[in-house]
This record gives sequence, C-alpha cells and structure tokens, in this order.
Amino acid sequence: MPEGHTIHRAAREHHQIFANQVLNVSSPQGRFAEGANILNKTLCNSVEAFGKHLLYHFNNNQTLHVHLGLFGRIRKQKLPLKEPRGAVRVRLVGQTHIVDINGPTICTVLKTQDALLSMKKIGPDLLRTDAKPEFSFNRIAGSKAPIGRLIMDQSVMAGVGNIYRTEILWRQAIHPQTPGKEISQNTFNQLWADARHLLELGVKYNTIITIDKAKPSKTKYREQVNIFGKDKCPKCNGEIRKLVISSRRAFACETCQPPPSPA
DNA sequence: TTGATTGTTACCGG
DNA sequence: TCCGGTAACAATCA
Repeated sequence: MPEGHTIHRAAREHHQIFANQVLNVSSPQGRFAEGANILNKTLCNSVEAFGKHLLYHFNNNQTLHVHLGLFGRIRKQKLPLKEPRGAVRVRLVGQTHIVDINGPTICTVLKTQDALLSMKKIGPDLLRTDAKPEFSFNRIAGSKAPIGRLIMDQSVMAGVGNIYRTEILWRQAIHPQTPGKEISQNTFNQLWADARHLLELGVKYNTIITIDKAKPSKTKYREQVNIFGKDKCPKCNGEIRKLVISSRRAFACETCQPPPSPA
C-alpha cells in the first residue's frame, strides 16, 4: 500500500481535516496507550510528510511520527464512530472525520524538534518543493550500485517504492541494473521529473497510475501500471524479465531497457 | 492454513 | 569502512 504518494496524500487530507482542531487520540487496541494519552485533547497544528514518513504536529511541541512500513494502513472515515477494524494502533478523532492507523512500523510521540531532526537522514523528497535534486544526483553519480537500488534508497531520494521504481525506469528506458555512475545529469533530470510527475498523479488519484492518460481501474485494485507484475511489454510486446534487486522483485523489458554492458 | 506483499533496519561476513 | 545479503518485524487477504 504505502509508497510516497500514499503518505503525502494522507498528509494533505489530514491537514485539511485536522489542522487547528483539538483531537481525541486513542489506541483502541491498547498497544499505544501511553503515547496516545500524551496527545489526547491536544491541538493539532499541522500534518506533513517527508518521503514515507508522516508527522502530526501538536502543540506543546509534541509530534506523532508514523511510518507504515510494508503492511501499514491509514483509514479515513466520516463520523459517526465505527468499531475499529483489525489492529488499530492509533485513532485520531476530529470534528467531522476519524483516522485509524493499522500496522505501522513506527508510531511514536517525539518532541517536534527531535522528529524534524530525524527527517534529515532522509534524502530529498520528490514531492516536497524544498527538495534539492542535486543531492540525489551526486549520490547516484558517485555510486556503482544499480540504479534500481539507488532510486528506492530513501537516503538517496525519498518517495519511490517498489512498484514505482520498476515503472519509472521502464518509462525512462533505463535498465534497473545500470550502475549509478553511468547515469548522466540529463538522464537523471528526466528521471527525477518523471518520478515526481508520477507520484503527484498518485496523490491525485490515490493509487499508482504510470500509464499515460490512464484513469484508476474500477476493479478492486485500482493501479494502472505498464510492466510491474506483467508478462508482456506494452511498447514492443516482448517478454518482461523478472529480476530481484535489493531483495525485492523488479521487472524490465530488456529490449526497451538495454542491460548495461558488463564492466 | 499458507504464502505473498507498494518497507526499513540491525547485524554479519567479505 | 563500505558493500550486499539475510533475518526480523509489522497486518491483511486470497
């Protein structure tokens, strides 16, 4: 579920819903009661995302830091309250909506200052206007690691997950095993721009859309992708090669994305 | 019931 | 010291 677009979407929605409201913060399963009590009946000033990290800033300089990991989910509902579904760690209740957070790997209350400090370990976030892409390019250009690993490394650039990495590299005709140092400035610029474009589309549609002009599918899985999990390349009809990069599955059309020549 | 999954980090060996 | 690989953790659904 969560790539960068999910978290930024949530940040924008939750900011609209919760900013400058006193929230009831609880933990229906009792697994987060201690931190929740600190925030309960407190004013939420703002909500923001850094890559896949979500920060709810409360007054008294407290911040709820959430990272969904692989399985985490955010569920937004209109009032009235319903029974929590599954293992809800935190429930935020505002005047019109509630948000339940299930299965996060990070769900802690920090001093705002410390939460913001920890965000400095993350690379430039494609979806933040203050991002500095030259930092990412320098990391890539100085590395012999495969580009498929680098663009998903959140310390290099933040926001891209496993599906987007395959899709972005296919769109840019870059083989995922190409060493970072072989990526030119110009190629990087296009990659960055396309990644940002796709993530913004993801925020807009609340799902992953990497096919130009596509709209979300009406089936259960709304994603619209070119080659992730597919057998045939939509451009050349060739066979899609299955790879594993950073212990995660990846895909490539080796006709449209020529493999790098061996060193 | 089993397996697979849109993520990250600690740890270990080369 | 810097890599790359592996285990561990999270929860849900087909």
